[in-house]
Amino acid sequence: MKKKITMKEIARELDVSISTVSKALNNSPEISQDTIDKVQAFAKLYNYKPNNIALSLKNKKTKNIAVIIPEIVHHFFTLIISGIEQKANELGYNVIVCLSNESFAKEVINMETMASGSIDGFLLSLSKETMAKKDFHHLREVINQGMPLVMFDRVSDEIYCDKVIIDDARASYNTVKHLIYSGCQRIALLTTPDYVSVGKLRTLGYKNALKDEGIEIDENLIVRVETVEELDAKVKALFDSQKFDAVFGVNELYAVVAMREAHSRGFLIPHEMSFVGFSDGILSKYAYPSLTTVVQHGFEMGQKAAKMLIDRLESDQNDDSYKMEVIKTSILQRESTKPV
Amino acid sequence: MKKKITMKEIARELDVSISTVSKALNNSPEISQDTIDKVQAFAKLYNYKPNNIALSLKNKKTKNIAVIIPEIVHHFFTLIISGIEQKANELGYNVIVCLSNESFAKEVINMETMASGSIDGFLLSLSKETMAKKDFHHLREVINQGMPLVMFDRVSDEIYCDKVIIDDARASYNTVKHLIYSGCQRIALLTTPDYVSVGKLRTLGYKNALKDEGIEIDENLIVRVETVEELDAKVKALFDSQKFDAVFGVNELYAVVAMREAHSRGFLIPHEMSFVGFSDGILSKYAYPSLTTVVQHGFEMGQKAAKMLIDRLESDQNDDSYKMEVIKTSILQRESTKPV
DNA sequence: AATTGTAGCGAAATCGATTTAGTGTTCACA
DNA sequence: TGTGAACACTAAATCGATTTCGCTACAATT
Repeated sequence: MKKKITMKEIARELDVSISTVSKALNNSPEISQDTIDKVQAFAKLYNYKPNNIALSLKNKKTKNIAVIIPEIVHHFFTLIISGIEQKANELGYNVIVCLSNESFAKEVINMETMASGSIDGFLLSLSKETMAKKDFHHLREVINQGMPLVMFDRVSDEIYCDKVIIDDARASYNTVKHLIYSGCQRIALLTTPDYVSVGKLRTLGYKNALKDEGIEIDENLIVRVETVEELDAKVKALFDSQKFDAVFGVNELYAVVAMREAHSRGFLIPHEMSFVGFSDGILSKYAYPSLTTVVQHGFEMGQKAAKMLIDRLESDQNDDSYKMEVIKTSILQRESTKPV
Repeated sequence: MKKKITMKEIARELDVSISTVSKALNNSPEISQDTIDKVQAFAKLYNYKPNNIALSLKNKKTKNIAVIIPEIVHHFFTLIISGIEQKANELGYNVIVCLSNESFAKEVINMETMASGSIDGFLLSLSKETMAKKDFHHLREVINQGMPLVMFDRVSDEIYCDKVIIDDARASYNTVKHLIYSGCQRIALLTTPDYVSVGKLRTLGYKNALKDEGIEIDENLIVRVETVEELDAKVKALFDSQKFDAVFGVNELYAVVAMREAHSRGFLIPHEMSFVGFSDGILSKYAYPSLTTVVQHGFEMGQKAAKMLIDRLESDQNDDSYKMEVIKTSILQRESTKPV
């Protein structure tokens, strides 16, 4: 077994001091070219690699960043992680992924374990439970310790830190207008409870668009779905009790499930009923008919968030102002809506 | 800003030695109860947390494991990561996720950076490029350094290490038999090129099932898809040139795309044509009609792999024998196939 | 010949913990 | 009174690197 070699061993073998080895490997001008060559050749031969842990201890930098997300089995989040990973790697950082599973407790534990030296900064998207509780002491704590935090997608105004978000209200507003211009009049909304910030904002955008177009808001057309389990039932109830010519889902699953229901009830899509979802994923792409969606550009969001964090890590001055980046969305027109 | 406090500072404040602080915090019997109480109270007050990096350096253990996967925007892999993360956390480990993006070079770089101290062991699923090249020197290197490696899903016989796999050949065999028993005779196969181990094995299972049932293998019914881009075209070509009553896709995407094509060509599903996919994901679940699939139990696979790695990390004896775990698959009957 | 400069290298401190091997005091017992 | 054990604590080594400061030759300068 070819064990890892340390500077100490190189020093012993070549009969020089450890300091000399260190300087030689770093091409210090203090060291003669002869010695430098000798040391570097030996290091190469024995495949010497500096020990990251020792470096981290000395430099007080780990070159690791943590991402805490509610769950990973979710297309949008995997896109974000891909973006984070790509940008972080490009800038010389590794990514530690932590899952909160939408649990407040796990979010807190994750932050605490990570904060004790393992990483240089946090990327965080709040768990549902944390948003419902509005307890952010763990975020304040790491910020007070001087550890940078960048929040993305599911954020809170109560915390002062860099943020990257989708302009959900505007995206939703635009989408609903799009539906209206394509000829829809009674648009049902499938959304989440209001404590989920994105659900709230998308609902807001929906209402504003209707208002601006002079269409009355009918609360019966707004369905708030808490969990996936109750989705089917609530969708069926909507179809049973209301008449409408379009469904806007705040995520692709809601829209697709509604579309299936319409399908099995014999509605013609998109002529009798149109469908739009949020966050373009494989479901939308391969649904039948394929689903028109709001593209959130998760990859870019991940890249931006990672860049913001690393910028802050590498700028020495303590900038007190916090940035907020808004990622633009776009509408991807497919088969489930009529052309405008 | 409430800075992090170290043992040194506790020692200075309480006018004892660093050793005393360390022992007091660890409830050493060498230290008087008075001192223990005093130190622990002070530590709690100032929210002392041991520095992980220092501990790692001393203990030569990081309590981090790296997962290297080809890509993360993929339901099966996210399930595996969830499983890994759950089990690793349960056992006190953190998970560093690295993406190879199906690239050999990035796989190598990831392993090299991780191997220099950041982690205690590897979990790896090979990139397509690595499988095609059959160059595994980077794996041998970390193994020779004494760092445990567990491979999962996409593995290689050439490397001696613990492995967790799906019994792809058998799963495929069972699935094809299932189709035959449900009344299908001409079963098309949508698969990957043979250098992808899972594609090869699933193809093998398909052929064996046909043989065992006395059905002749028609190579025209076997379509090898290299990239997603060419998927649509190859599926269309299949429908144009061949007649068949079932399609078996080695992943859910292939099956769903084929099903869409059948749909738009007016075939009745499942009566005129049946469909089965591999790896149960959201696509299968929410396809229309919903897709019968082989469930691979990715979460369990992740858990098993993580457990195997950590077991090896925590057993001191150098066991030379390697384990291979096979995860059972099951068939989830939905609307795209006829009942057997 | 004495001083200064410099090239080349090494000793030791440092990062933040643990751990081994002492050190000094008190008390019991012969 | 002296020995030994028990107790409570400290000094120092250690993990693997970097970095500051200092030292020793030897050459150049005055």
